[in-house]
Amino acid sequence: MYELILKNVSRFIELTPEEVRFFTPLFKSKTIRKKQYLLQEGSVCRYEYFVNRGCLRTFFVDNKGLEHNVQFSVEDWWTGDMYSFLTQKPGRYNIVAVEDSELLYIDHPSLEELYKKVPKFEKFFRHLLQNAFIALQERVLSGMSETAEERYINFRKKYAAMDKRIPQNQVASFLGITPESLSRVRRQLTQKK
Amino acid sequence: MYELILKNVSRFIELTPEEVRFFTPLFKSKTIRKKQYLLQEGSVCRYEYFVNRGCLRTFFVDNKGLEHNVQFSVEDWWTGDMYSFLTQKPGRYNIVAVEDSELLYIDHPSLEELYKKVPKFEKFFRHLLQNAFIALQERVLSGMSETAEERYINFRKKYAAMDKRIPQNQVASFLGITPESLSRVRRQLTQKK
DNA sequence: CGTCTATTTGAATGTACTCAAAAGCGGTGG
DNA sequence: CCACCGCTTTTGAGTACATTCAAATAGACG
Repeated sequence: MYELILKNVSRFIELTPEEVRFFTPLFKSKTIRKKQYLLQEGSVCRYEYFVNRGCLRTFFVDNKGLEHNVQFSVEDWWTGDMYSFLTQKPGRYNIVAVEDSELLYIDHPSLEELYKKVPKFEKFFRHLLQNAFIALQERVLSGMSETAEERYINFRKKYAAMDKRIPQNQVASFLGITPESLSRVRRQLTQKK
Repeated sequence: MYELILKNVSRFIELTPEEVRFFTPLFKSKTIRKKQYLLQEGSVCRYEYFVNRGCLRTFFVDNKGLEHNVQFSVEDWWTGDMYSFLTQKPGRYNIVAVEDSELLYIDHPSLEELYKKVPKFEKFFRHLLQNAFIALQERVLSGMSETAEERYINFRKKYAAMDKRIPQNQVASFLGITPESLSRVRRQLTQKK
């Protein structure tokens, strides 16, 4: 159950067997089924989640009632509402399972405890925050400087694994275009080759 | 010279006179003239900057060579390339003075020193990071769900002070539209009233 | 005053959107 | 196992919004 998360952590910090023994019990496990909510907008994100299996999407609802995906998370990714989790204030994001999924999660107080006992985890979670920050920056930049077609090509490069698992209309929402437009973009691309 | 920054800090954490005496000497002062660069893309952002006077813009250059503004910073704001500063790796942003400006700045080692002596500054700078994060989130959301006109109206609400100080073509670049489009949007708006 | 840059305006173009309808696909129950 | 239902994807036609290119006007600065 903890192999994947330990491998994930060990990419940035090294843990002694003793530290591992302290680390793992702080995480609980949870499975959720396709279409179930992990987080609802307006509620506080009490946990930071690690995806052990499955796939989820994070989205917000604009003032016209339309959903916009901001992230997909598959195995070996972390998810949650970073802002809401850090501040423990209500957030604007929803997280829903795209497939049946299995998660490990840790609450805020446990994470603080972890920092105290094994300070190098501060480095690790700061790293996660930085990654989230960079991902956001890249979204802003690509949204401002690329056409729908370019964004789709980059999406497939970067999230090749996900492209096949996620319904096209969800990918469209992530790219900031309508499902119809994505369908046309795809046709263009196959005709070009 | 330090009144403004101390007032800024005191909005989130309280400092004793002794802590103030430790804090202020860690910052150096610098003035730069309109159109001068504070930071160039590709270089490491070695400082976190506080704007004492003036106005600056942060932008990146896309692969077609076009500039896109991502932030304006006036008096009482912090600026810099958050990602590059935290990681001490080369960043993608440029920062240029829009007006003659006066800055206070602190380097990375000094900030670490500050954290050690006065740990509550960790809270303060985490707060800055969160603000930067939220600002980015809002940009993504507004870029995905609002028309150019809505974005401009929101810009004026939120940055009322800056609207008059910043050339229109720079505002257009911030909103993600061409200067011509912004000009037309403005005409629409005045005609409506 | 002249030069350089910013802003406005016009006309033509393009990209993505909306609305509507058909085709494809997957899951469920009879 | 197949027929049906619901949801996703595709396709078409018309539209809206913003862009490009070009030119005129207005402002700023030395």
